Amino acid sequence: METKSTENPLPSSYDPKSVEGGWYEVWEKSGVFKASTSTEKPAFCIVAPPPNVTGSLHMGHSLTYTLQDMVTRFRRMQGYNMLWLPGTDHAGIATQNVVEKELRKEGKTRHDLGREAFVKRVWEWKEKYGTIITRQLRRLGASCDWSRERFTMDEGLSKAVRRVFITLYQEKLIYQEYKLINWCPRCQTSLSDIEVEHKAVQGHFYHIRYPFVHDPADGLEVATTRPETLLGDTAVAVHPEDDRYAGLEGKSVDLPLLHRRIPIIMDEYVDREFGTGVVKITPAHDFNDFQVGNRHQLQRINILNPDGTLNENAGPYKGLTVAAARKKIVEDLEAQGLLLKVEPHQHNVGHCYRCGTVVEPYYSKQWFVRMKTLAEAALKAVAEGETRFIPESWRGEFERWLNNIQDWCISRQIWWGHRIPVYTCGVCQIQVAAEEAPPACPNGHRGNMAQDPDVLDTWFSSGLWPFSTMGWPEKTKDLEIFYPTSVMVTSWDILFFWVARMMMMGLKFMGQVPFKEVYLHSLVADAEGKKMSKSKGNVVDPLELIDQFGTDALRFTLTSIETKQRYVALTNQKLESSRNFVNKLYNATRFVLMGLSGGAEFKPLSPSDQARLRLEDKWILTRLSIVIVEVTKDYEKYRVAELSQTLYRFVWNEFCDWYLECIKPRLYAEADPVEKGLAAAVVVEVLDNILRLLHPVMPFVTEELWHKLPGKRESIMKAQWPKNMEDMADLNAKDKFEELKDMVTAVRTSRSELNVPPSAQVHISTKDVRLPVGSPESTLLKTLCRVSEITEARSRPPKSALAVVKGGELYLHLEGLIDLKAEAAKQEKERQKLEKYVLSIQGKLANEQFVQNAPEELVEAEKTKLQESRDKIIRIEHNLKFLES
RNA sequence: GGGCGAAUAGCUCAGCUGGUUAGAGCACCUGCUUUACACGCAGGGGGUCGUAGGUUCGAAUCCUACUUCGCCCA
Repeated sequence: METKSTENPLPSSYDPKSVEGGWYEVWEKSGVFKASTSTEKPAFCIVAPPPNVTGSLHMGHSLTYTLQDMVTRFRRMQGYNMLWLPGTDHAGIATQNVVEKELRKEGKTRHDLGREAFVKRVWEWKEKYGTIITRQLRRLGASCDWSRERFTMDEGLSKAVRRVFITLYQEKLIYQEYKLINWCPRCQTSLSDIEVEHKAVQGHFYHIRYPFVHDPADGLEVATTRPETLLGDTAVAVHPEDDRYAGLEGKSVDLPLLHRRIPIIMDEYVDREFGTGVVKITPAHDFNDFQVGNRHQLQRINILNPDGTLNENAGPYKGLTVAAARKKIVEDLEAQGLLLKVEPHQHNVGHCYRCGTVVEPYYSKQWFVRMKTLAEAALKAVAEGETRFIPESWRGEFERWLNNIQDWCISRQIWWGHRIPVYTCGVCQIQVAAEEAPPACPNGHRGNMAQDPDVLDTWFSSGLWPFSTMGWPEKTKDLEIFYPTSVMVTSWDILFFWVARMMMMGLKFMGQVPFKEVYLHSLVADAEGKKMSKSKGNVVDPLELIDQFGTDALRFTLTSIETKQRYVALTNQKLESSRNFVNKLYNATRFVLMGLSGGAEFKPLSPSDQARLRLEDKWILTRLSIVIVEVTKDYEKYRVAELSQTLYRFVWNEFCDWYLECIKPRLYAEADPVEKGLAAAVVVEVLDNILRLLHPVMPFVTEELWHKLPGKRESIMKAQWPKNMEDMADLNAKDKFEELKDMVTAVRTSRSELNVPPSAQVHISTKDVRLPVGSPESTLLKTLCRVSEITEARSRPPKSALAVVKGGELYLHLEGLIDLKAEAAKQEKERQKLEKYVLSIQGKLANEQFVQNAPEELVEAEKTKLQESRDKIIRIEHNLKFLES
């Protein structure tokens, strides 16, 4: 394949711009992102949640796209025919709002342009700005199959929308009806129930007297939080068993201000405990009152215009906004002595999820989807395990919502979106749902068919996304291969908006669930754990972070905090730590390459080398084999933070801190080319695997470094996922090396605590330790802790410090350097620590139940540990006596 | 009112199906131009895992109740 030039030598610290730049273009051109329709490989498919065309990359996209790209690259390397299908959403209200805002700057409204010109203008806007987000996703490294990119208003997808609508309409699952719906006066459209956000607002409870018609001096005390709705009252209600109001049935009250006579009705909906036990009934402006009104055949008086001002039914208050009317009405009531009291009161108020305006319940004719049967199918599929939730706990949330589902209001009174494919005959009013404008109505009236003016809820088309993007309603090869998709990766906040609707639509129209797994990941919050929002001003721009830390560091940060919590905090500290990690990996590679250059020709590790491997080689290869198994499982199970952490620790704390330190002398031993070649072969083998394991998370730096390693190399994207290396694993060698590590640490601790100058070379002697003088292990000890000489001793040499290790003792010959007090204190500390430990094990072993019930290996392990610790204590005590004498 | 999530080191958080001397990063203390990396190296201090019960031979982990914080739905 064509590649970026990787000839230049590596500078001494990692520079994300020069490392990351260029790779994306190479990848995209090479065609590795493309899924195949003619292959034997098993399919794996992710359909990407389409960002709004109006959008620009925010932290939420960064996380979700990093996670999807991670899965995509991982599965591709595992040998799957991977399809990651991208696209954008027309985002009806949001996009229309953006373009209207632009128009406002020109002093115009959409009505000045007219529908057709306005929609044209939105399309122009989309052509101009709609690619911003997809360009930014490329910057993040997203390896989507752009050849299959879709937009929800593409002709094909629009056709799918019409087909679905018409089918549901014909099956009577879509219907049109006058109902009370949520209305946003600013967007001037209806909203579905879940598009309303309820927020607690500090308001007031207004107590108003409604005088009796039969006794105007007396009346009922009604409490309300929205006094202006009084204008639409058509009754007041009390509980039928409320003794306070017995005998009032059939009587009426005089509606204040408007002086309409309205009945007192009895309804069990009224809560006797709450307020005065009297409720005003406004069927056209309150959901509960609407129900009551239906039960009592009350008149529905709409007092609002679509823009939220009061209409002619408001009499003298006509033209005022709700807020102004409330103020005026309260004043007027007070002037008439009808306002009894005002109390502060906190209550929930619905707000438009797009613009934040207070939403009004509004009586109007809208289109609805009947949800019950669709929801039942989705519930059944989940119950039968056809779709699995990750984390599992979201399943309950999903089921609760579907079990209580209300019909979905799908019509929107805006212009940008899929227009409802229903035509009404201007002559006979007959309605027809059709893909295209019919020339005549079924009754034969020609040229009079008018299309419904409304458009569909954006989420209606999103609900079809997993199959509409693959060409449905045509029978396509993509659908055949990739549907149902493998996993839906998205954040939990759109579980109802999107995931649930896709489930229902997928089952209804494809007969199968749209995805086998739903992985609901976290939401990224700011460093204080607060949700990011424009109004709070705490939004972090991922592109700035990419400039500052690099894409790989950002991606690694996101994966290491993705712990399936609801919110995860993004901190600079974490970003710095990730950047340092990328730098560490980069420098480790640089070091390995420096060791390789100038020597004999590089030969990769082969099974025949196994007999000649040193202890540290066996250890690192064994650890690698364990890490491969762990990390592969973590990738498969979306344990993202875990795999990031495992790799971080393996690379930094094992590979760099120990293995590279161990092989330094071998790699630089020009005199022994065979030994050097072996060390080189092992270190390259391990690094090669590390790069592949990290590639799904850090695509750029791993690709760059991959090409620097010896051997002819194609893109790492085409490399195979690391295989289990059981043949290379040697658990005995691993244990033995870990013992050696303990010895090294013990010597270092002694040196440090006894203030031995770091540069001083020290003579060590050993007692009862398996560390043959002159063995490779003893050489390692020498290199790793600045030891000049190792000898064997029968007893503790004078003026020496002690390090007790498993099975034996190490003595540091310190000549005049030793501080006896410090030495005694150090050993006393060590002794106390061990005694505490011994006590806890003794407790366990003294417990017969434990010995009987616990697994045998565990009991054995405890016994061994007890013995080892006791041995150490004896040695320390012996030496403490020695120090005293 | 119903439901969900969180509570572990000074801070931010890991800890998957119950068994490790409870871990990491940052911060802190001591020392270091050691054949890549000071975006580094070595060593160290710091936690009765929110509270109270229970199950178990064994609980940070499972169960119950409670407290505090956050979120969703009505």
